[in-house]
Amino acid sequence: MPAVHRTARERARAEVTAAIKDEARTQLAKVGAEALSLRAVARQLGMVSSALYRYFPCKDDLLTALIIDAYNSLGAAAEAAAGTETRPRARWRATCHAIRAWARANPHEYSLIFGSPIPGYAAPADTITPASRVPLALIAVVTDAVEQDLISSPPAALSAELEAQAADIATRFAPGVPSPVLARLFVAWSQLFGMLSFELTGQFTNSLEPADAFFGYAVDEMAAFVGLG
Amino acid sequence: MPAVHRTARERARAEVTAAIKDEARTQLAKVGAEALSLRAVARQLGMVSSALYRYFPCKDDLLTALIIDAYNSLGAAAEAAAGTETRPRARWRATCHAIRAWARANPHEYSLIFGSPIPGYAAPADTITPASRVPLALIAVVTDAVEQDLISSPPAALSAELEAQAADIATRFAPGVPSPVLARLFVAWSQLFGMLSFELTGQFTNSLEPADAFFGYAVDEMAAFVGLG
DNA sequence: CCTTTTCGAGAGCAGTGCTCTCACTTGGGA
DNA sequence: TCCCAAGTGAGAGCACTGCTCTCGAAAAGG
Repeated sequence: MPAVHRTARERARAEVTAAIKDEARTQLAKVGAEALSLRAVARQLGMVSSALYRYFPCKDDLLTALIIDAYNSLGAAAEAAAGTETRPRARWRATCHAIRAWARANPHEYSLIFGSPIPGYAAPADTITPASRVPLALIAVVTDAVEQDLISSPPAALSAELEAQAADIATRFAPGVPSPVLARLFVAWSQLFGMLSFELTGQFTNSLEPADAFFGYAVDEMAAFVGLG
Repeated sequence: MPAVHRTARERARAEVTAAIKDEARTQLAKVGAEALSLRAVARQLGMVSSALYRYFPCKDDLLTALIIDAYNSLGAAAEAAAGTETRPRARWRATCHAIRAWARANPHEYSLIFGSPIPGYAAPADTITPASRVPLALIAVVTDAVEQDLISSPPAALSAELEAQAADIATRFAPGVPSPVLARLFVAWSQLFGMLSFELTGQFTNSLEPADAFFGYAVDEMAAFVGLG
C-alpha cells in the first residue's frame, strides 16, 4: 500500500476502502460481528450496497480485512509495551498488561480474532503473519532474557514428540531458547489468552470479578513459571 | 421436566422440543452457529417455520437451550472422568483429557459456549449452574486432595484483594482449600481452556500441531503448579 | 357439550448477502 | 486529441432470514 497514489482513482479507492473499514469497525463495536451488515455500512456511508462489493467481494473478505487490522493493532500494542522495559520480568508484565488493555478496549475485535471460527475454516494466508506478532513478542522477551542470562535453569526434559516440535520452533523463531523454556512459554501464552477470554465472556462473574488482581497475579506466576528473572 | 407427562399434548410438546434441539444440534455441527437457521431446522422437521416459534420464542432461546445442553454434556463428561480415578494427579489428568476429548468431538458446541464474547450479553440465569460444573469438578479434585493431604504446601501469599476474592470462593465452593492453591487452580483452569481454544481455532498450526504431546505436558505441568501429588 | 387453550399453516414484513445490468467517469494508449 | 477499456455507482432483483399476525383445527377441561 504505497503512501502516495499515482492516480486520483487509486487515491479515491484507498480512501473509500479505509472509510468502509472504519465504518465497519464502529458498527462492529456497536452491534458485534454477528450482526454486522454490509448494507448498513453502505447506508451509513451514503452509498448503495452494491457499490460496496467493488471494494470487498463478499462479507468474509471485509471481516478478514478487519481481522488483519485487529491482529496488527494488538500486535503493535504488545510490541510497543515490550519496548518500554528492559528487565525480562518487567517486559513480560508490560506486554501482558498491554494485551489485556487492548482486549478490554476492543472486545469485539478481540472476539473477532479469538472467537469461534468453524473447524473447517482455513485462516487466509494474509492473517498468519499479523497473527504471529503477539506470540513473537512474547518469544522475543524470552529470547532476550536467555541472551542476557536472566532466565532460570530449564526444568525437566520434554517428551520426545514435544521436544521435536519445540526444537523446530526454536530454530525458526527462538534461537538459543531451550526447548523446556519454550514449552513453558506456550503454556503461559495460552494461559494468558484463556484468562482474557474468560474475563471477557464473563466466566469470572461472581468469583474473580473485577479481575485486575487475579490478572496481575497470574501474569507474575506465569513469568516465574517460564523462568523470567 | 417430569419423566412422564400427564397429557398427550405435553408429551407431544416435549418430543417436538427435543426433536427441534436435536435437529438444531446437527445443523450446528454442519454449518456452525453463525449459519444456524430456524427455517432450515423447521424445514428439515417437516414443519412450517412459524410453528417452531411455539416452542422457542426466538432464535436466542433455542441457542440458549443448546448452550445449556452443551454445558451439561461437557460437565457430565468431566465429572465422569474425575470419578474414574482416586489419586489427585490421575484424577486431574483424566478430567482434563476428558474435557479435551469432548471439545474435539463437539467443536461447534465448544465454540458456542466458549467462543465470541458479547460485551453486552448477559448469560441467562439458567446457564450459570450448568456452566459451573466443570470448574466445580476441578475444584472437587483439589478439595479432595487437600482432605487427603495429597497436595504440596501452598506457595507465597496473595495480594489483599485477591486473597479476599479467593477466600470468598473457598468458603462457598472449596472449604479447606488454601487461597493460594485456589488462585493457582484458577490459573490452571484458564490455561486449560485457553489451550483448547487455541487448538480448536488452529492457532497451533505449523507449531504445536498435533497438540497431543503439548496438551499432556501442559496438563501435568499445571497439576504440579497447583500442587497435586 | 361448550369454552378455553394450544397448535400448525399460510401470508406477510423488513431486513440480509449477493448478482446483474445499465449508465457514467476516468486513465492510458493510439 | 480521440477512443476504448477499465473502474465505479445506481438500481432492480433473487433467494434467504427472523419474526409477526391471523385463521382454522384440534385437544383439554369444566
